[in-house]
Amino acid sequence: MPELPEVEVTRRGIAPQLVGQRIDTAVVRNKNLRWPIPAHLPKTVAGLTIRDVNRRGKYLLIDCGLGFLLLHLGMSGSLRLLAADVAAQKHDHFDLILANHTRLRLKDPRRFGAVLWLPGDLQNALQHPLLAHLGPEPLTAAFTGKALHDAIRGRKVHIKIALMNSRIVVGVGNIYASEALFGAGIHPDTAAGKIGLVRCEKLAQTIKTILQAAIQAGGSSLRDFVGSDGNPGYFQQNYFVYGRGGEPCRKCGASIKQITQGQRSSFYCPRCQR
DNA sequence: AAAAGGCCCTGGTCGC
DNA sequence: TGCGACCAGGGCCTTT
Repeated sequence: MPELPEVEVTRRGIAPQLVGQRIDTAVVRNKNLRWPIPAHLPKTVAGLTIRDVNRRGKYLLIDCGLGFLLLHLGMSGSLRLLAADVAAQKHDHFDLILANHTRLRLKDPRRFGAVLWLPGDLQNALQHPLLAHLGPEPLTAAFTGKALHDAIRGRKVHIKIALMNSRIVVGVGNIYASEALFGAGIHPDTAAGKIGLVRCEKLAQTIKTILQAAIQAGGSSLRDFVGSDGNPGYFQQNYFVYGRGGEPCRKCGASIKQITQGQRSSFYCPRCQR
């Protein structure tokens, strides 16, 4: 699954090749992603020059001067830069055609991703409904234990669920939520509001460390993520708990437990996490 | 307001 | 070999 690290790795991969390039047009082969790709998009982007490639949470924002091309990879999306003559394959739903005879191609088998146009400057774009209510970026100074503590004050929701709530903090998906809670020694079904400031500090720090490490590693898991250079953008990480139900804890040897929270799998060590 | 559940979608896996 | 059931999961939406 593209989680924040994969999106950031993708951003870093494509940005140097995109910035400064002029857009010829765009090709929409299948507009039926999470939301329809706007019909006006090919004409809207034609002739614009890419200024920058930004990221907000798991959204990529390609700065085209007059507006932003918003891309989301959903859970199976990947972006690649290709020569103009590379034939589209199944699930290659969208191409951004550059004047230098290359194209940015979105492949997304499950079509949970998105391609939208956000007009105006960055201030404007960030007011879009999809972005306006997002919580802090975990890798910035804005995300602190105190900020996390404040955000979950009084909440009875399980902390695992809370970590995956983008209004509380962006970019923490199912894998890293489990991993971070293991790192912080917190049981995933702890009521979020019951976690004290000290443990929140530890949790926030753990999230930063884990995400940063995953970015360094070049992304993380999942079989259908492909990096911008066409090579697998991940390598099998040695997760502490994720996907390891029934296997021994790497720290204490206890059997890793798997439970369902919010219709999603959570993994934890019953001895290390309280 | 918060919490819980539904839903979108395809590919891989498993049991029969 | 074929086929149906089931699972994975981001995140918005609806219901409670």
